[in-house]
Amino acid sequence: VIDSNTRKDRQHDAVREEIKQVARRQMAVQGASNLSLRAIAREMEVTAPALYRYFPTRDDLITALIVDAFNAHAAAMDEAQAEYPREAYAHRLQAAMLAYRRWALENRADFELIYGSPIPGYSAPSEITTPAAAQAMAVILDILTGAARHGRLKPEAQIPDAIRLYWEANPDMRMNAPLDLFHLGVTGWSRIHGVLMLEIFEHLPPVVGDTDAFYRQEINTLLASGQLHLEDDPNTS
Amino acid sequence: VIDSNTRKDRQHDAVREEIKQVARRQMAVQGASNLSLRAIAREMEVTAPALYRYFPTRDDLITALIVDAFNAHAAAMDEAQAEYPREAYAHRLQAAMLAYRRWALENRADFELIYGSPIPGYSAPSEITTPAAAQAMAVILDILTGAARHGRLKPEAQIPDAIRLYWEANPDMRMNAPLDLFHLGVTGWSRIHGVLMLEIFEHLPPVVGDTDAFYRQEINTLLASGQLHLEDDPNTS
DNA sequence: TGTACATCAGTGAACGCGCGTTCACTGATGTAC
DNA sequence: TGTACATCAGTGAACGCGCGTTCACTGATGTAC
Repeated sequence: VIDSNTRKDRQHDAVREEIKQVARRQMAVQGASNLSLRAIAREMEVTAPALYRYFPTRDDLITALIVDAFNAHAAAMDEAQAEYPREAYAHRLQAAMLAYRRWALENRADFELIYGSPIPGYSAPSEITTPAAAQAMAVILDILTGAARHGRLKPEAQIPDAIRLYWEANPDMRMNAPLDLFHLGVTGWSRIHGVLMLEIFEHLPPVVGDTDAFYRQEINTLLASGQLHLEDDPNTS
Repeated sequence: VIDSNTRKDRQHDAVREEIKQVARRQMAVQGASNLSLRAIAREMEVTAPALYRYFPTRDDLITALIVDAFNAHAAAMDEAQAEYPREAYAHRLQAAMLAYRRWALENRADFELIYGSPIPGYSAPSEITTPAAAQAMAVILDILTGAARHGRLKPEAQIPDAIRLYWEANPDMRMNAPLDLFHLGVTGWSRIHGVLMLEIFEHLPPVVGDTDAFYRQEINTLLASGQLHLEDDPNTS
């Protein structure tokens, strides 16, 4: 009884995954906002109503894709970071930030889905979407707090009062990081994000040519602004 | 003869403007990627084919909207900057960058049109679009070069070789600015752009609360990184 | 001042295509006795 | 081992809607003589 139930369930889940996979491939071609159930069904050689066995609505499929994308993005950052020893804070931070971009370039459609223009007519259920989105920042903040605890990090930015007040009032948003690290983390995030967005939508490449070099330089500046230097890391060989 | 010709032309141009105006209003409601000729015609109480007297194709309308948006964005920056005396370089730079965001927030649809996800199925003719896009950077670079000429600016960033090489090889891209100023300008652009993109697509507000304060702080940091201080400006009262 | 003519904005019907979702249904699979 | 039954993936037709673009046309305006 149990066996066949789980067998059926596994089959069901596998088709769900296949649908998402096809959807991702199609988004890559036609853009995220053109995601179409009928087109997915066509590619799977199945009629459109069949998909309703797996997703009650187009919006539910989109939500699933968004959550997957946030998870995969954060996972890519975490894995890249984990390749260095725990004490190599500068390298870990650099690796996480490089992975932020690498994943985006390798999964453009998914990245646009979560960080580009919202899909018209779709509105994400924020109670599902917000926690998924928070993971990337969590990876960064984890490294920053570790570095600070070991005296490796000296952030020196001024922090506006309004930011401080919001931080004090929203304990769930700060992810156990003290204000200065939190602010440094968000600053870093917005900076690499800016470069990446300009790159992905083709505004930056004609201006600087080598966007990879530009991105890496921005990471270096960021590390330096926290007095966190790659050379200070323990031997990473 | 001439009189009536120009009268007709003026009428024609006025309708063209009205079409674009309605298009902008609709983009604001439904998102830029849902721009529809039929919907515009409906709102203008006219049949859809009538619009073909004014734009040969939907894509031409989009291109016109994009060019208008780039022009208006740069104009907003330029006007804001022009409210300060020529020697108040720090204030001028700050004003231009604040206008970058203000215009975006006040004209979200237009901003998304030029800096958000591309409209599926549409591809911009870059020979028209690129010069229009370059104006914003030109405003920034003009202020930077003025400040540098008066010894007010000391950029100290390291510049990757790849960026230098591209700059040397593409004189049309650098807009008469020396490499260090050019690099500083692009860096500033990408930073404020990052904050703005995260804000506009609702990723930043839940994290920092007051995005305006965050944005201003990032501008301050930027000015400081060029040793350009508001207090050094001549009396601006 | 009055008539013939050109211009061109706008119409209405049509083409051929897309979409999400519903509904009653078939037919295979696997379960329970 | 064999039969009755439940489950549920997938079908096919339909609903009601959207879209960009074309085409032959009407009808008003203003020009030229």
